[in-house]
Amino acid sequence: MEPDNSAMTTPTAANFADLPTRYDPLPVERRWYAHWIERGYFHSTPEPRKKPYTIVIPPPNVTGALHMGHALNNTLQDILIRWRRMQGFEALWVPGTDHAGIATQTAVEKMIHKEENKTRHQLGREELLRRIWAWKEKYGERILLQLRKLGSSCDWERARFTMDEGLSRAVRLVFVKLFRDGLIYRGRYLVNWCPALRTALSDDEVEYEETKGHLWHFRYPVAGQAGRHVVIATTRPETMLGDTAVAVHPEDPRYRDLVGKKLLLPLVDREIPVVEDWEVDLNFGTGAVKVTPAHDPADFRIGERHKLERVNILNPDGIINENGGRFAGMNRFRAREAVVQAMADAGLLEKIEPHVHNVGHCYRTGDVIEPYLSEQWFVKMRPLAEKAIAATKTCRVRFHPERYTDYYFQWLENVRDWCISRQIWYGHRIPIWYGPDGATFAGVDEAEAREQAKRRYGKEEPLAQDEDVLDTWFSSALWPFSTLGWPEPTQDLAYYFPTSTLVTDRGIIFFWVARMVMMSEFILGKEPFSDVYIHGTILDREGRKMSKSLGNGIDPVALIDGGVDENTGGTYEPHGADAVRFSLATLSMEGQDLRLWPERFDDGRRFANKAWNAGRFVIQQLAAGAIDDRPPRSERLQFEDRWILSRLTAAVQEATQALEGFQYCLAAQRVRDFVWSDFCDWYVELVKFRLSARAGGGSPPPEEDARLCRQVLAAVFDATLRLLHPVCPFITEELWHLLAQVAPRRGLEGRGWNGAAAESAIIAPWPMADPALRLVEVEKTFGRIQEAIQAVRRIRQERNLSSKDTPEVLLDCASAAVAQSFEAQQALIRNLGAVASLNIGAGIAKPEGSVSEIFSDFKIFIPVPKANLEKEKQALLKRKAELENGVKREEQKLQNPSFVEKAPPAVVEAARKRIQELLHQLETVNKLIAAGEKS
RNA sequence: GGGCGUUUAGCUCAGUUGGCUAGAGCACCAGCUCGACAAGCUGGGGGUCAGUAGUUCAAGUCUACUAACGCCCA
Repeated sequence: MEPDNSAMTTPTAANFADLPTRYDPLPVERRWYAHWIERGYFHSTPEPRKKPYTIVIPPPNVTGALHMGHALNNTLQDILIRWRRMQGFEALWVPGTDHAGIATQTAVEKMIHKEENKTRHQLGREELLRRIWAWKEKYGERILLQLRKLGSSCDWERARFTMDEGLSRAVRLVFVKLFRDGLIYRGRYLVNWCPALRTALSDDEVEYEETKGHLWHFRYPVAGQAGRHVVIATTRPETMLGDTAVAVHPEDPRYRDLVGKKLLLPLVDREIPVVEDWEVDLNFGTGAVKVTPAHDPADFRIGERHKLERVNILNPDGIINENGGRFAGMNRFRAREAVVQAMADAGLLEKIEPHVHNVGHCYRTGDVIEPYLSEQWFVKMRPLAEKAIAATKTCRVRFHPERYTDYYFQWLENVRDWCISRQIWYGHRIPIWYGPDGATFAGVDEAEAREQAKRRYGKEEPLAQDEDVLDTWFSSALWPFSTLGWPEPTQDLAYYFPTSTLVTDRGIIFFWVARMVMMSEFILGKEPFSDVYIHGTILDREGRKMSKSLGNGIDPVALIDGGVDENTGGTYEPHGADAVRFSLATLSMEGQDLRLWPERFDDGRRFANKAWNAGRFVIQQLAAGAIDDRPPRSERLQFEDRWILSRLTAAVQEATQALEGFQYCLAAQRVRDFVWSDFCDWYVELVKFRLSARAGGGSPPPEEDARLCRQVLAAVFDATLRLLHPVCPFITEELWHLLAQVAPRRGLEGRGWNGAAAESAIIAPWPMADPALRLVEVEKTFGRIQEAIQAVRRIRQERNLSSKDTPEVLLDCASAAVAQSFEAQQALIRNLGAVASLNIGAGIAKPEGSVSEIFSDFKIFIPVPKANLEKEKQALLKRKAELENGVKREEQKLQNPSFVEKAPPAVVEAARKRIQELLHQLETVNKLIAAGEKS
């Protein structure tokens, strides 16, 4: 990202008036990101005097482009890391990418096939790898650049790639350690095979989909008993070519006499035995099952128990091999049809039933997965899973939301061994070498393997390295410590590990999170992170997952920059990263999926503009007049100053608490409410009157109060920017620097006043809540004032008074104390209510021809020239009915003896108070109605 | 088949350990170009809290069952 030097200069005092009324995010974002990088704010080094706070990024695929899921994921991480950095932690966010072996190799292979019409086998291993690396150099960093666009404050100097030398060495070391501890073994088993990729996959890489298929019933003749046959049912007819038995349940009377007899397998003309096995389901199909040990997991087990032959009928590419006889050379789908046809022709097809079953598909290619017999490497999972379970049971790893703990346990408790070898070329080659006699030597490098071989053979013998590479998730599992330098005993590792919080999607809890915990526990004896935050999945308007194939994914970059979204075809206004981040943050309730469409990002854009304009107001006011170089004395603060400081304190407390509780959404919403409602709608509106001559009848405001007011404005806005920074880093940084020009020294007494503000918002301290500033009584009084002002506005509108009419307002208070609180702040009501005269007291009578509203502590009367008496009466009657309802409800409660007896006294007392109050209001309403009728 | 989640205003969602008359944003209606902001301001209307049964003095909130939708596992 190039620094835009022309825009580097922030406006000077001479042109604050020229700040645009519409916030233009793009130049601002470009400028400040470059500035942060230049100043090295994202870079972290171990600092023993500070506590570390570390996040490792879920490494995106190098082949990938930023999608909305990434945008959410990284927005949340950046909120966390910026917040902790401001709190004074030594915050480190490690970025990087994952080599995504299968995805990357497939993408490059496809490209080569398209451009040169060549397969990887024609190119050869080395050439293909050369091409992949070249491709990675050219396009691989795209997603990291996109993360910068989002504002991510990653320590780019520490960016890692799973195929880096250091990380690759870590992979080999872990493999060797697991191997020597007997946790890695090689064997010929049934694995999930993707014929399209011609590689094995792990269980987790298979996605099951309910599919409408058929149950074909075939007749297998009994050998030597002409005319007799056994009917078997199958969902995969082509596999019969590999059948080596038929199994029945030991207690199935239907087939008892056939056990031990032979059947003649049709089409293949092989004699196969009838065996009995407890695993057979009596109720499925006919109760007799064909057994294909080489192509079905259950059959494999039956085959083991009965020492059946395993006949493999498939080539790695899914074509029937020579064992398929006349079907050899057909692909498996054609072979299925051909087998069924042949059986029908032979009169051995009994019937075809519709049948719904689950079919496994490759998570990368979508191809139908075949259980396939092959030689593979496996990790023994049970011992590792136990460590991972223990880490969570002892609360060293906590999930948020908590329910994912069970989800994680469930997988760990039922986990099967992990097939880690892949028959592709791009990835970490398995660090196993074979001797001439087939002996295996595990080594971190070839030299180590050679040494062992020499010991065994007594001399140098040629060794051949295993052709396969490791599952990409094997290297991802090491990410939290391999990125920090393991296996070297680095300072980084000692300082930053275990990391703090992992932020990810539930889709990879098994693939990645569980495996990281297992590997960290196994290698370092420590959990990789203390907290795992699982955010929701991004859905479209209809609730479908956003995906490339559906074309319903909103491109975050297009949304930030504006322009055409290639995924959806939509055209967007430029929103800016802050707006996108803000929208994502406020919309993502803890762990809940979120439905998104372009218009939902308008809220963020509008908010950014609101914040911008609030900033313009503050800055212009501060540019117009000086502020003191010392903090204002707190006893000089006006009522509304105390109020906004109290509200600010509440916002700081609640936002901080929300962040601590992993409730980013509530934190962002809380800040938004403070900025928009408390600060803009009320405080700024009030302050206008103190700062300009148009208030108070045109006489200029006292300069002393205006200075103080500007100072409070500066202090509150300063804290607001800090509060907002983690969610909207760019606009807050821009405003921070503008504010610094007009108020380099700002703040309040007793709140760490030392004059100068931090040089940059990104490193400014997170606001501290000073409980002494939280004034509940002030907020209560202010609440009454708000009620009064809103009532005046309402009446004005309902009675169609012009905005130029300044009514006469009477406030009849329930007590002298309430009257006094209004009296002291009557200017606020006059100003915001646009009131001509204000008469406050306890026991004021309702003037004739006036309208009224009743509140708990006071009543408001406004004489209206042409008061519609009927309308007023209707309003009062409506109010009366409401009050009577309320009274009835409370009375019912209190008349219930068990309520009085069993409910907490405070609740009963509250009900009594409330009924008093309602009755009091009711009395008032009745009087007003009676008075209305007299006049 | 098992597990988890969701169901509250037209839409998207809040609603803490049960306790005042269930909230927000958007949308809608009406009025405002008021010296930060029309990407705005002011005011307003709008809900049988999916259903049924229970526990309780009291249920949107707890329990059981039912229904619909979604996700995961087998």
